[in-house]
Amino acid sequence: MGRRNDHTAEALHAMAMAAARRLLAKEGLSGLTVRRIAQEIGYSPGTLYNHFANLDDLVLQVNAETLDQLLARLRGLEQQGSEPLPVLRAMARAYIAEIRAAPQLWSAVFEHRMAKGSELPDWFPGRIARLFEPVEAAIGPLFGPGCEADCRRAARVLWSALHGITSLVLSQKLDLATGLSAEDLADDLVTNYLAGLNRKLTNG
Amino acid sequence: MGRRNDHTAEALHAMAMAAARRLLAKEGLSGLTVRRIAQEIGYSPGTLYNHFANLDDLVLQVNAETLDQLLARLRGLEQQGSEPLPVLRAMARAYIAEIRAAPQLWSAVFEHRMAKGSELPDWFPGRIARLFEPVEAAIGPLFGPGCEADCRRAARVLWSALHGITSLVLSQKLDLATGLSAEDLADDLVTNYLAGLNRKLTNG
DNA sequence: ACCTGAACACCGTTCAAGT
DNA sequence: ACCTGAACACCGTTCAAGT
Repeated sequence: MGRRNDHTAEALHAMAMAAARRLLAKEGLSGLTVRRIAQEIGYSPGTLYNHFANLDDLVLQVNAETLDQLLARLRGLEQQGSEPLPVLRAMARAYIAEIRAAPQLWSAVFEHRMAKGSELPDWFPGRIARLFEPVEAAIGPLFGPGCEADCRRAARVLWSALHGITSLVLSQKLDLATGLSAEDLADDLVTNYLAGLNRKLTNG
Repeated sequence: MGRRNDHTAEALHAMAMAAARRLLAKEGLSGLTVRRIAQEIGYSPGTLYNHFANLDDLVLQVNAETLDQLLARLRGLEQQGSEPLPVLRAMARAYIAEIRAAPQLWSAVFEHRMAKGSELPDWFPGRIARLFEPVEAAIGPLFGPGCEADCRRAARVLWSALHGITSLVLSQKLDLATGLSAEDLADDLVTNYLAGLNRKLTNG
């Protein structure tokens, strides 16, 4: 048939991303296929390969947007106060709130793996790493000068730990005995981990 | 064609599980297919449906074995001492060691999701929940009588948090800046979380 | 330069037909 | 009672052919 020129490359890219996000939200990662995205935007499957490297590429771009939305929210909280504990608690709450607002999109972030032969592209780990920046900034006041390495580690421990809680709650693999919510567990984690850091810093 | 009777039902079940574990270890979850398992054990694909509900069922049974192996190791550590901190540190190390020994099997535990329409079967969450028991036993001494709910929560927070660290390290989504290992992060988590619990219990 | 649609090499699952 | 192999309804990806 040949080119149609109904849409610019940018418009087609955006349409595909929007359709993918819509399918993902409704059907989950296993319901997101090249053929269905193509159908939704009124193009043939092959066309998507003119605009994305492959399905993994498309999913990663959608996931990056999901991560970026949380990042924006965390950056907003970063400036709010200088007390680490309430700021970090708020960041944990924001993370959980984002997940509750779009559980299927976040499941996709957690569940997606590259197809058999391929590696995660270079640009993606950086998008995740950005999330540590606000956390590091918020936890910073607990550490004195010259303790940057400790601060970096603490931010990574705390955020990874929080990720563990949210991902188990999300996948319902955590038996939430009598009235425990993700928020309760996250509060407990942040509170006690920070208390532990404080104690160590005070004693040492 | 008809029945062959080359193997008993039990033998065939075991052969399929072994083949699945072997394929999983070598190729990962995306390389594990009904057709390949069938080929490996010298039966037709349809035969596997006489012995397993479907591929999800088979994967879950393999995953349960992976979980059970860690459980056995944790139970061994449980009896070793009564000081919570060293026991819990050892448990965290054991978890990481199991993952390092069989990263593809553990990836399968973390990555597997049920096919579109189906729910996780009843028996599976219980297999995960068992892992909390040794953790709860180890952390117990920190809590006084009447604080069982706090102890339960702490065990779940700590283990979920540890899971977050190991799963991010495993999927290489954690940028391990200059020489941070999963062991380092886990030690930091356990140490500071327990210190925080202690402080709260001491102060309150 | 871009799009189509058929083709290729796969999937999980089902089931009539055989023994 | 159990196994086979073809069939069904899908996949992601490629690419010659068209405009």
